[in-house]
Amino acid sequence: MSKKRPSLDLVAKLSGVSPSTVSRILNNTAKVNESKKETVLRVIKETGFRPNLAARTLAGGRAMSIGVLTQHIDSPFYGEAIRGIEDVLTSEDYTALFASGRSNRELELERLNMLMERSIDGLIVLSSTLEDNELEALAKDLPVVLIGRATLNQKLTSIGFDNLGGGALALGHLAELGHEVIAVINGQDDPDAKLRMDGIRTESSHWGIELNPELIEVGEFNELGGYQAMGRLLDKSSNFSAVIALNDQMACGAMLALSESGFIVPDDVSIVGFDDLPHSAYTVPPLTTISQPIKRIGAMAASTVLAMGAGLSQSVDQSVTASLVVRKSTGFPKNTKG
Amino acid sequence: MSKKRPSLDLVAKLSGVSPSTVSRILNNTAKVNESKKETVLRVIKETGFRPNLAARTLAGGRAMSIGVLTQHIDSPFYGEAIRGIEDVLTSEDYTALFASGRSNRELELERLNMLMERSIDGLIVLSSTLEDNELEALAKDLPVVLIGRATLNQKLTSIGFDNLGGGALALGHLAELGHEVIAVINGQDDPDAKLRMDGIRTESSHWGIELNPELIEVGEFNELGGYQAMGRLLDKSSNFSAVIALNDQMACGAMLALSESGFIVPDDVSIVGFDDLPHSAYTVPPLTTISQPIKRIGAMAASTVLAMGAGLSQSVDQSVTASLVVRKSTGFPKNTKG
DNA sequence: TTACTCTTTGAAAGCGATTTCTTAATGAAA
DNA sequence: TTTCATTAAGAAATCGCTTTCAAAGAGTAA
Repeated sequence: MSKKRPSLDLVAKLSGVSPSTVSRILNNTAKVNESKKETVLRVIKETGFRPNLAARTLAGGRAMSIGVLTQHIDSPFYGEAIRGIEDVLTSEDYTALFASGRSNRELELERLNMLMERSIDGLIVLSSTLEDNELEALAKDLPVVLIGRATLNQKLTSIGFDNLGGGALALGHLAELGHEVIAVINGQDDPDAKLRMDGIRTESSHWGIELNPELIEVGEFNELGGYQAMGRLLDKSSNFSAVIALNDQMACGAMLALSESGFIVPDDVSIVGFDDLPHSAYTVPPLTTISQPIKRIGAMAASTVLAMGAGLSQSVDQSVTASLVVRKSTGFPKNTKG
Repeated sequence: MSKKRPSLDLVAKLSGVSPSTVSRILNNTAKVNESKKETVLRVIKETGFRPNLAARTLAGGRAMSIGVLTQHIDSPFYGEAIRGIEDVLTSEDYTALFASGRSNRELELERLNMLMERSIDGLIVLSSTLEDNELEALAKDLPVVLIGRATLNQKLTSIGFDNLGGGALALGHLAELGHEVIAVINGQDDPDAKLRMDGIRTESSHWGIELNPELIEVGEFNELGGYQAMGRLLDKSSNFSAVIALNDQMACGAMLALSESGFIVPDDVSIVGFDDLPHSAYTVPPLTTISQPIKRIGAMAASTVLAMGAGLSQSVDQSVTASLVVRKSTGFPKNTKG
């Protein structure tokens, strides 16, 4: 039989001090005599004592956990962010509690409830169906940090991508190569996507390139979405020499569609994606893409919630710059037009 | 300010019964008068009461959480399994607590400790550096289910893949197409991989095909590993007409290496992978692969831990059959030998 | 020396459930 | 009618920690 784990009371007894003192040492919540402190720490080590989390939580202490609300825990995109979050939290002895909403509002609320029930000390939200005012209400009760959600709400803290800059980078790259007719595969109704489009538009007007609305197709943010969108694009025209897909997964799908229709990437058409997923370096051909340091964003988010919890930081929005990763899916246009 | 959440005591008071009675109703732990039960349930609904998890845990009840120990929470391979686990647990009002060991024994033990600290009611292990006897010790204290870990230990419950059958399927498919010289990209030192190899070997002897040890390369279980292994393979010989990669990620890397060396898949060489990752349907060309119903395995694992926790199930190993998914990366060999 | 502040420490009261132990009530058996 | 077994429900102890409150001791100023 597994012998019961040592309790704080036991440690107190063995050290010849009161439980309060042990607690104070554990939480650094008051000054205690140095020699007692040493004794207690030694006893803790000897007994292998680790505070019971349920008790600690119940008594009003910290639960040492941060909720992470996401769409899909295995999302290739947020996967890196999740690692960043984990790294920081783990190193501070916190634990991430993941909950997936599956793009389903009902379920998401349910999961959120679950997190609250677990008395989380903070919340990180990676894209969600929740609205700003709902999040704002949450933020009154505990530190909340949003990732990758463009928000104008001043009361919410968010760590954002540089979508605008990323969009500009993508278009700029193609323009530099000499592309003039550029198609875009957009994601449907996503604030980040909207900003990426804005960046693309702004940059295109700098280059005097006109974006034909006919050549902007919308699809779901995954391989199938990109595949289908590219199919529709090809049905309409094959006049474009390059396409920007608003994320790497869509870009992959698009490349497959292109290849099936007999087009060679990048000889016939160039393609650039967004996100720089780990996998994107190994597509055939390797994908040129806009890289967002998403892992670092995750880490920043985690540090920020923790800091907010400690009262060290107020909601200060931060964002992180995008960079262009040139691989093999982009090249010069085949026939310089006209 | 957020008003305090209603407590069990409050519910008791409002319903005119004792806390004990409310608890009994909540946990179905004893018979109570039907009319009181109704009243209490009504009050619970009215007040929106939900039991405080910390208190419940501390008092010795269930923590309503199942630990999931994995290498990388965002693993493309286990992602699907994780979904299966989540589905089942959520529907039973349980929550999955994920912990990543990062292939690092030290860290993994630490994370395991964290899980135990949270008084989990059960544990699902998705591949780990822990040894059988360590897991066995754990299994004495709480329900433990292993996924995708070939174990001979009778005291451990595991839900396994049909690696043997999968290996046979892969080789059989290539043999049927007429391939006679087949290379293999193996993962390093993995029990599952070993079984897959066994399956491949057995099947190859059925077909009278001899596997040249020279044409078996080992690499890490990811795109880079596959890329490099294929590179080494090509350095030695280009005599093979097909290659089996022991997972899809390696297959992807291999396809890139092939393409970079000017070989066309499947015209010049056929390739088959393992796992059927969501992404594998969108590689160029789409990958022929051995599909393991990994999501279902996750679901089975979850049901099993829960059942074990309820004393309904004893350690019964289960496994699930593999199937061949034929896509575009395999075809007839170019030059029938001889 | 006396009085008063400041600091360190212990005692004890929760936190919100579960569960054991009693007690009261109900019904059956004698 | 009396007694005993059986149930339903309440009282109270408990889980292991945090935190308030009070007390004791140390240090300082008058």
